[in-house]
Amino acid sequence: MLDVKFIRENPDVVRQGLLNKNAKDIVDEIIALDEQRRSFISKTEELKAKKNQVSAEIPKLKKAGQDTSAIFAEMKQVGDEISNLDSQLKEVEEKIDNILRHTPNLAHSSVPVGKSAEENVEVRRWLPEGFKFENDSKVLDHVELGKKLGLLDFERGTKISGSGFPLYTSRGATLERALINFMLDTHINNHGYTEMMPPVLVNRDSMRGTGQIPKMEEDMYFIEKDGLYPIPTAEVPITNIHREEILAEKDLTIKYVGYSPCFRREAGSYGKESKGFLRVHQFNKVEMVKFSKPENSYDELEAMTNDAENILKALNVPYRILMLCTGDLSFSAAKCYDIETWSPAENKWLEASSCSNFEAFQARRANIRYRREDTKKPEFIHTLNGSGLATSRLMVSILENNQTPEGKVIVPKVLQKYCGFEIIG
RNA sequence: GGAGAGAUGGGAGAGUGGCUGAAUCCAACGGUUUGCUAAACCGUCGUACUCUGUAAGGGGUACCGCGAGUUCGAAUCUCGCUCUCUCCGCCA
Repeated sequence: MLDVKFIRENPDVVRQGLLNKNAKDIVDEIIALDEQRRSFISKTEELKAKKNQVSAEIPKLKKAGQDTSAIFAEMKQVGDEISNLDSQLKEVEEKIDNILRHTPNLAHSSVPVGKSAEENVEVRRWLPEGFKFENDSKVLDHVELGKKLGLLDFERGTKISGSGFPLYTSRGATLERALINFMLDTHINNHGYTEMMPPVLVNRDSMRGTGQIPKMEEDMYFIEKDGLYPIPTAEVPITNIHREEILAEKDLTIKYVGYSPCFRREAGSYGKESKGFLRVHQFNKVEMVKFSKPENSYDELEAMTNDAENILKALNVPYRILMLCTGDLSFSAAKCYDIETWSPAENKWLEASSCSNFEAFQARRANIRYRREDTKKPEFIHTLNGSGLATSRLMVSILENNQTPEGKVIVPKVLQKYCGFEIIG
């Protein structure tokens, strides 16, 4: 959520920022509503001050045996006026809140301005030694490989739940579990994260806190009977760990990592992009979440992106880093790097991770603050998160990039001790 | 699922209609004292919004789980909701 005071004081910055993000200009509307709001506040508070003052006099008058009926009548009227003003105030505040909840975050100044994904900027790429984009032998895609080697059974997954619910079988399941454990261990032991295993069903307040609601509500599963949402990412429960809290400056930066299954309805998306693992309703992801002081958050974003990259380097998976342009940035993000891994069968890059700095956008919604040691004042914290990484897309790259001409798959070295086997097939 | 009890500041815990933004204790922070530690003593010690001031600051309002109601006046009374705890049942 954007800060009303910031909008009031920097209308042109916000206007341009919203334009860059392909969002509706709400500046004038907010400023007008905010003026109304403050005028109601000063009127109502004036009356309340009067009411409190008179109320304090009443016991004294009563004690002195004076008649208070005239005062009672007057105060009754004041009370009515107050509740009238209060309800008007509430109405205005709800309007403001509603607009701001639907208004995206502004991009950081280092983000390239652009309309759509075509204007994202490739920052760097990393390719394993001897890697070639062209392949001499025929490359099987992950669906064919998974079927041939008995690792994945999309048909039975569909029977059990519906399309987009993959079933991992035998060594496919083991490989998946190995991958999750390897990523968690790396982040815990090499990158300094603390592991969290959060609930995967969360309440509405949590979904609101990280910004999935109200904007993305249609993409979420919802269990009506209990008012709970299956999480679309562990970002939601892990960021909400500190909702409504004031953290100590000395504890920052807080770095959490957690594995969870992720559930997405992906309403309205089917066709070519939905083959196999490319778009599924349930997938596994290891997520990194940081709570940072504002002045450090962009360094933390770089570090977090590197943490995700280290996983891919260790797995010997070719990848590239994109800096998203303003128009392609998600609702809550101020800056975001996408990490894409190479799929030789699809002959294209696939998004496997997204590392974002939300600055104070989520913190303001979720009311997550920290107390500065010098000023002692609470201030909104900056939140960041990044996939470290999503296994489904990663599995595509691992299977396809490590296949032998005979159609076997060599397990990446770092996963071998987790798997207990070195080659599949 | 059934029965009961409860929700007050960082924690414990008073407070049953005006003198309570909230006693007291603990923790924390600053200071005095001290060879060091401890103790003792003094002080500070919620958050948000708003007005005012260049600022330091000052004024006002709201908040005792959440929401509504009664009243001139609500932490205190009434209703609804949420959550927590205890007991019973069921259960991985």
